[in-house]
Amino acid sequence: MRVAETDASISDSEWAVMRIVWTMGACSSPAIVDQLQQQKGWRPSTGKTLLSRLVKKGLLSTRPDGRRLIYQAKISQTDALQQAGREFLAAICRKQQGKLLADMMSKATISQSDLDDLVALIAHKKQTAPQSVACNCCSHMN
Amino acid sequence: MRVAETDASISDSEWAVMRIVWTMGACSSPAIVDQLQQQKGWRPSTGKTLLSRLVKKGLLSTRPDGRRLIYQAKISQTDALQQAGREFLAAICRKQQGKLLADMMSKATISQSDLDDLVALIAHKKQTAPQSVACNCCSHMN
DNA sequence: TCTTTTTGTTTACAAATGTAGATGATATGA
DNA sequence: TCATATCATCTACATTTGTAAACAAAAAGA
Repeated sequence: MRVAETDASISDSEWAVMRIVWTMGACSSPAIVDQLQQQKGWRPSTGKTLLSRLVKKGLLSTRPDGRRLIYQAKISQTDALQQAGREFLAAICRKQQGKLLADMMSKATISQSDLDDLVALIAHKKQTAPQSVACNCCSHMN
Repeated sequence: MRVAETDASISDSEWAVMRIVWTMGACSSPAIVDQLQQQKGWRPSTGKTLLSRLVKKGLLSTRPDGRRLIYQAKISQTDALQQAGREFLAAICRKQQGKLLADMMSKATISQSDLDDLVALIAHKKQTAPQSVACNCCSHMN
């Protein structure tokens, strides 16, 4: 995914690092490296490399704490997720979006309250939803 | 995204090609190259390279038609999309999935009938949905 | 103080990706 | 039949990504 403000893209491995920082909040590199070791089996060097790249890309900021560095996310998880979600949708056929979202929803674990929100959202969308959605994959084809 | 049967991953550029093939069905390379030229501004060579890579990855098959090649998708769009959607969800915090799907739905254009399906799906999910969903980003953290 | 241990910074390096030119074979129109 | 346009295949090449070792500075324990 590509991040607006910074215009840097987040690779899959980097995303794993961001998740940890988002969850743990400001935290030291050893803590992050540890998590990566456990979750992904990555050597410490690997974690450090990813952290550096994310700093260079402007997605993480650092602040020294004695000899070590404290990392912090410069973009909120919500913003990043929404951008990623929109990019994902933008890359696929518009006609397929509805069914795809249905499949994703069926696979996702969603809380009661989030489901309630979804119901309200859908009810609202229904008011202006089109009868059918056309494929937008090819130019001048129909 | 990574495709099960073939175990090859589809890059962003390649995905653009697949979309065209899925939409146009079996079609000649010039036709595809043309679309890519229009949609993406890619030189013919670029389109051809992508086509070759997709064939090598086992995502497209070819059949000769005179001097040219007819390309055809070896994986259905639906399967590919569902896999991509699941991978996408797998890469993000479980706790955020509900809200993210809501954001995506709010941005997507969805037909009346797909919305109806969504309503039914949600109603069904509500019966077993948890009160809350925990973050699954870090090991032994709570 | 001297040796380990930590931790940040450099360098490494293969594979994947984005993007495309060069070449060679083959139709095709003149 | 000869020049020309078409394709398919090969080669190219910079960047990004995944994964990590090497090195250096500094702190901590002996």
